[in-house]
Amino acid sequence: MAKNFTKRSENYSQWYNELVIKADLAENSAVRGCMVIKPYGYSIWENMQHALDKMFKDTGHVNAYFPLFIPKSFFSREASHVEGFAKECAVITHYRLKNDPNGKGVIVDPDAKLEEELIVRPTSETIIWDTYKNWIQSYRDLPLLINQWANVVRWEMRTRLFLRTAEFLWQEGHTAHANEEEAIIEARKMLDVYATFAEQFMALPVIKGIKTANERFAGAIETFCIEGLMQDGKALQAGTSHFLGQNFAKAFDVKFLNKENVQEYVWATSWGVSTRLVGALIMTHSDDFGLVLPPMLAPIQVVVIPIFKDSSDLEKINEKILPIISELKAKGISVKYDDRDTQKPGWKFNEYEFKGVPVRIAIGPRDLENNCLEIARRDTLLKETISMDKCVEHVEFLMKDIQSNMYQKSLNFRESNTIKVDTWEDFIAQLDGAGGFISAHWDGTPETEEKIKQESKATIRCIPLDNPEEEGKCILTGKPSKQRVLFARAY
RNA sequence: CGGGGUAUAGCGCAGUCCGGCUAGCGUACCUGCUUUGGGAGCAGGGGGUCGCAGGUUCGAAUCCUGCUACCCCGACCA
Repeated sequence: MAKNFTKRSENYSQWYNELVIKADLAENSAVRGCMVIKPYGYSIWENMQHALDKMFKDTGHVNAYFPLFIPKSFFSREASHVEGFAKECAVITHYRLKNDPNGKGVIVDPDAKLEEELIVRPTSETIIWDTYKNWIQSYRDLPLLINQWANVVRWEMRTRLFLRTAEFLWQEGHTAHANEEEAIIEARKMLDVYATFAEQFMALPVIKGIKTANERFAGAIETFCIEGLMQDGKALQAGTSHFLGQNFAKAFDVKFLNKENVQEYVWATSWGVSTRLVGALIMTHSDDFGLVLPPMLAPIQVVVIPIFKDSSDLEKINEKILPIISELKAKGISVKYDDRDTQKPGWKFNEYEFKGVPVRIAIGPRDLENNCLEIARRDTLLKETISMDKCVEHVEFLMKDIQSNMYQKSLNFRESNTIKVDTWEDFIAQLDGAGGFISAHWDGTPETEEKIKQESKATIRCIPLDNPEEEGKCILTGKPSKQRVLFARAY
């Protein structure tokens, strides 16, 4: 089995980091807080993109692209928005370098100062709404349903591969609607898209909910989110969808003439998921032997490893295995045939194991004699020998079975790590112990929420949708509460 | 921005306290032979201005001064 991994139980962060690097997904770059996404890691992101993009299009959205740079003044138009992002913006002040007159290298040319600084977008609401102003005149122009695939920059103090990098890749949807109800439906619809994606593709069960005022997106009226639970008992916000009301429309003066010939401000939403999902995928399923990827997103779904001593052995294997590989590919399964003679079989087994390839097929002289193959599945690490003519059928079965097994396993984990707590002592004990989602009463005030955060480092992850009403007492203040909310320590 | 640490081969590290011959180890890399069903063995080989700048000294990876970068713990966050 693979060696040199830190065990999850010993140091979760270190385990995660080693995993990302050893599985060849990404590495820290020379630029502070940024990462280089390597081809294998990028393939996972591409698979996510394809699936999401299709879902966006199926719900009537189209893609567009807006500038990376945003004039500083745009930010001052929506007060709470600037407050939310001001502390983490990269600012462009100059547009030219020149040779250092006193010696080596280059310096910023002081004569090339920009009249107005540009902000490298931390999110695109401002520039998009400034643009939408010109696109929207009539109710006939609505709804406007646009998505953008882009990179954004947030100058975070502390960064982690995939989970929090200074630059990250994401998609951001920005929609404009003629009325409030339609916008809220849109925000909810996209939340459902995200939840479906997480569950069906990532095999990651998520809780759909509403953020409290403290945790709400800067400039939003309501923030919906999906929250996942990682194996160390910490929560991860996997996606958000915001109902923006008319805040941005008013700030950027985006009005339309309705059917009654009356000017109205449009109603808006925005929603996004990022490369953080790759981090979520890794943390949700991986084990001490490496990555475990769900078949729906794995760049390589099946790896085939021939076991041979010389080229005549390989030829005999090829004769049997190449038709099977063609058949698998014809079924739309992504297969890698690793017939390199530069690495030994054991080396390859380990390699693909920590890269998380869902299914591994090994075939050698022994199998040729018996007309069979060895098939190993990554999720359970079980191996079985099956006859060659059953191979394709069995692989097809495994693709579905591994996917659903991974989902079920994560769901069981979340359910056994979600508990109701009614006292402050139990609350703290649970957080310091196994962690997980804690369902508890809260008096509903931002002050109490803040105090709980200060004293326990736990935040309200969300108020789950369809949350049942229940009389109770706030775990901190003892004041009356009408419902439980979901607490956790989070990434 | 506060507190702590690190900087020596692609990666991971020892050596620094107490200055001294040609700067070492693991791994990775290259060559050859033997190997190949869970990270092979042996032999040989290449790769370093010891973070940068100055100082002390016959002599500095090691001591002194200044700088820079990165990491960890907090505050901030998807």
